[in-house]
Amino acid sequence: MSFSPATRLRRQSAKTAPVFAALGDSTRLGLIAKLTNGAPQSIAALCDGEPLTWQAISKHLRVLEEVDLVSSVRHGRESLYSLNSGPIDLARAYIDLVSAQWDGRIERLKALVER
Amino acid sequence: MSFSPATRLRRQSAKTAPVFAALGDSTRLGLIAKLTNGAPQSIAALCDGEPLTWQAISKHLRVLEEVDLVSSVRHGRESLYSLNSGPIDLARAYIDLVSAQWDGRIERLKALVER
DNA sequence: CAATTGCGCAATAAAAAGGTTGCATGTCTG
DNA sequence: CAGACATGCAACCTTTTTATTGCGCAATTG
Repeated sequence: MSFSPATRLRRQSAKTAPVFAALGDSTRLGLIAKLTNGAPQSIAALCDGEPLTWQAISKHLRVLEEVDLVSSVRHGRESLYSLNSGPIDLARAYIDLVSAQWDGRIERLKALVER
Repeated sequence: MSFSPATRLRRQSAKTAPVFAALGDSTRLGLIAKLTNGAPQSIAALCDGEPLTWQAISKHLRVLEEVDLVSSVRHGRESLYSLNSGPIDLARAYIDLVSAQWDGRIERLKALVER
């Protein structure tokens, strides 16, 4: 079966909202930015420059991990965090759907008026 | 002057985080989905199907309006809400930057190891 | 092996988010 | 004009979020 874009949007909302919520904090976005630098990084490394305690940073990382935006691996005494692409693709797909709808809104408005 | 992608990401974080935060709620995502349908819609119309009071919906709309994801115009006794593309493009740009970094991470890792 | 480093976990505490109810007001409609 | 409708505004409550401090412990290091 096939669904209209609007319907697909609504069905995706529940899955995607938590990802957006995790992205909705400048500290966490900053952490993600750092994690794009390549190698997995420890909490201590990720704390560098942030005006927060490492515990706070650790909590933020756990928030990101809960929606699978990052993964952590224990390596000796440190936890190494790295970025996952899955949820990012999900968020991008949602935004693309909205944008696509946005781009078509003029035509739909015309169709609505002409009906 | 030109900046590295990672630097641009960090500079954009403060501006983009509030937009993601506004998107980080399934009710609000649902409202956005409805607003992609074309014509501007009243609060009453947007309440249709939602299991919340119109006051709650109104609050959600104000959250979206604060980050300019929607605009409202008074028309007689109703407030008509419509979608804005600006913040959506902003969010998309951020995600695209992260994705681009993600796609280049293998090369950067290699470069890091070879150094 | 003593000291340091890197973290996990728990207890608070303060602030923000999400919803509801109640009341007031301007706008249509019959 | 009376009544229904669509909202705005405010008070209030509950839950979640964000951040801190304090304690404990395994892994490293000199």
